[in-house]
Amino acid sequence: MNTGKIARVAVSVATYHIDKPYDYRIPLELSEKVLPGMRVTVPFGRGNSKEEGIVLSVLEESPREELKCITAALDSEPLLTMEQVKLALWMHDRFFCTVYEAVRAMLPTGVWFNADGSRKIGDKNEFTLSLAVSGEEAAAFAARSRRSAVQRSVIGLLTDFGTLSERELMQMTGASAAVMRNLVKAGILIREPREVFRRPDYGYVEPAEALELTEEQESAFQGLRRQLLEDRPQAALLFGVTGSGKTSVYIRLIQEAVKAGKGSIVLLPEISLTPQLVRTFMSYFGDRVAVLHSSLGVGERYDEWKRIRGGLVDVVVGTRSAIFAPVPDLGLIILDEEQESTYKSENNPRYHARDVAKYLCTRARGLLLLGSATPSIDSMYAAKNGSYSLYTMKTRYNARALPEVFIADLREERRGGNFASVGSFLRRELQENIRKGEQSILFINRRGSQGLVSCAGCGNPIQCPNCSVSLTYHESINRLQCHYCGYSIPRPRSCPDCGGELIYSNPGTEELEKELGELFPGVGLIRMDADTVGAARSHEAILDRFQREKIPILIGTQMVTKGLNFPDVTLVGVVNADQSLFVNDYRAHERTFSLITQVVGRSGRGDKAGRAVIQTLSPRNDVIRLAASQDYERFYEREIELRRLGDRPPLKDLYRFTVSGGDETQVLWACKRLKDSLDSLLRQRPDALVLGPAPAPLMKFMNRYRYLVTVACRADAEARGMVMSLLRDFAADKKNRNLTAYADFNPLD
DNA sequence: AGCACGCCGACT
DNA sequence: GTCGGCGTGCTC
Repeated sequence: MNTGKIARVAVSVATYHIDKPYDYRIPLELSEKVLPGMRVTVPFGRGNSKEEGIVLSVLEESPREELKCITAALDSEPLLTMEQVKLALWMHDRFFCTVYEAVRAMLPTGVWFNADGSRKIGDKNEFTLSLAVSGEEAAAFAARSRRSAVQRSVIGLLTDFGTLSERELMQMTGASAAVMRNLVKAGILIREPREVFRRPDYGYVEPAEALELTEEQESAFQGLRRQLLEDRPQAALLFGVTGSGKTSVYIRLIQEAVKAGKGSIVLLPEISLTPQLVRTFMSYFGDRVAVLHSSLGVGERYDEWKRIRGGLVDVVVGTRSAIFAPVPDLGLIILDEEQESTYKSENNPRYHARDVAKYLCTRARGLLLLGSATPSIDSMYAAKNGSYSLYTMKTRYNARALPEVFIADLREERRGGNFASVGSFLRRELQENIRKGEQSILFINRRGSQGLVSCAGCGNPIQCPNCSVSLTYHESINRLQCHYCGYSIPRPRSCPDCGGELIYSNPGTEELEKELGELFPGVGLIRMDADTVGAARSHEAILDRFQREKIPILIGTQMVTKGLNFPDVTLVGVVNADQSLFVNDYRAHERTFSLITQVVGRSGRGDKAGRAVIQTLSPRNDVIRLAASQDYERFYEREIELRRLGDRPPLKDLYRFTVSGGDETQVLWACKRLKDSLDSLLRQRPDALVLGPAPAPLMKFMNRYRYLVTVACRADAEARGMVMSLLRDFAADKKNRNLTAYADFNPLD
């Protein structure tokens, strides 16, 4: 037998169906240096191309005779602990991703940079472009004769957006890499690896006084504290209405974890929207807080990661991927607003942070706490059947009453030919607030087809040539843009097909702003959406202005629903409550209920009583009515019954296959074969139900057709094994050439 | 997915 | 004879 140790390696280039541990011999000179959790380079495939991999374990011998040798160790010490390696393997089983995809999600991108922070080893192609000169100079350059149209549109877009990734820019303008190269050479553009963000500066934060809890908070805290100190705590759900002070309970609990020598992770749905919340944590834990989110620079992220690993922090506050923070002695994980869909990743690995948190807490014997004002149906179900413990807080802070909610029926006005976004009821209420000098917030639901441009002649909406969606009109850049692939065209004067007149329906925030400007001339308006908060932290500047200058009306999308706390806001309007209700998706009701509850909760947070107006075309709809009366219990009872009837989570779990390819009939045939295999494999399982093929929510995307086949059944090892082997078979089947398939566990849409 | 190996058609 | 077409199968 050969001497020398063997490393079991997960290779980065292995695609899902060939992803398995590969054994390599550790050469003598590396024998001390190669340890589990380290990245190495190995020869792979016929061509022995040098590829990156991660060492899963080190063995004395391998069942295989002929082994290749590890070429180099990329790290001087392991990047992943044994626990994290186990987690990566678990994710491979659970979420149908490759082991290396899981590893990539767990490590900060900084580990793929050299010490000077410049050159990347791993991924390619992430470059950003921005203007190297002022907007005027760039415009002057573009205006010079003999400048091509693509160059002009590249410069125009960068003037509007500041910074864009090269890939995006090429898609939007059709410019080639050569065009970019020339502009960089001419000194007009700067091309940089990855995106550069300024370090988020939370400023000096005053240390906070000791917390005083209300009676209700105290009783929830005491119960949770008891659980925290148990050996194997059950997960807990904290159901607290908006304004009941869940954060105070979190902070007391983290303090208890610190006392017990344990670290904590707090996940928030969208950290850049809640800097106040981050500051609150800092005021209690000072520099023992680490913050992890997407707008952190690579270097900062890496530094925070190292601080966490080194045991220099007690609590990590972050978004979804912060669940992978390498906290040494984990005792507590909190998911705030646990119903939010941002906790589910839409790319590989398609994990839900809640599932990962549950796994981690079970392994580390820590406490998992889910907090929400409108718990997901899944979590409330678990609480009701006893798998989670439940704590309820019903009183708003300072015992403020919930705002009075009115449902405004828009049907009459629509029948009368009035298509204004703001109906007469809401208009009167706004008028009233302006008169009294109080502030109002208008929420516009973006889900659905806002900004739709269609032709009055042929009646067709203008569509993206690559995706099955209509283009949306963006006034600020005067272009029609595809919401999905970024394709855009200058605003056409008339219908490209028949030359007919174009009509702009389903207004977005821009149109609403215009309408209000005409309705209330001279009244201050401020708009907050993805377009106006482009730069990091500018949303904070907008909200600051709203409060300081007491601007009468704030118009916004989803962003205005999160955690805002303005005492002078006494009116909230939901402009189009129905928009998200009729999306064909079993979670649409849940999302709409949660959204309306959150928006309504923004009103009347000061001394003055608040009110809310929900505009709808379906005033008798249960979801709208229950949301208006803020009756979560009845909403839950109604919804769980629907889930039961429809075989949906939480009563059944879903495994969903997405098959995509350029040839629609080929995709459909592949789905048919997949469905047939599932049917025959599942004959022995009465709990299973195979659905589809159905078009994906976005049926055509980047010229690829996408169809879904879904299995509803109980989640168990047998079901997972079946999904895994079907994915392997799919990739191996020659009939599926040019097609791809992946599986998603409990998708949210 | 990527890459080498192999077994047929047009070519110097 | 052989250069290269892509169809086929493997990756420690």
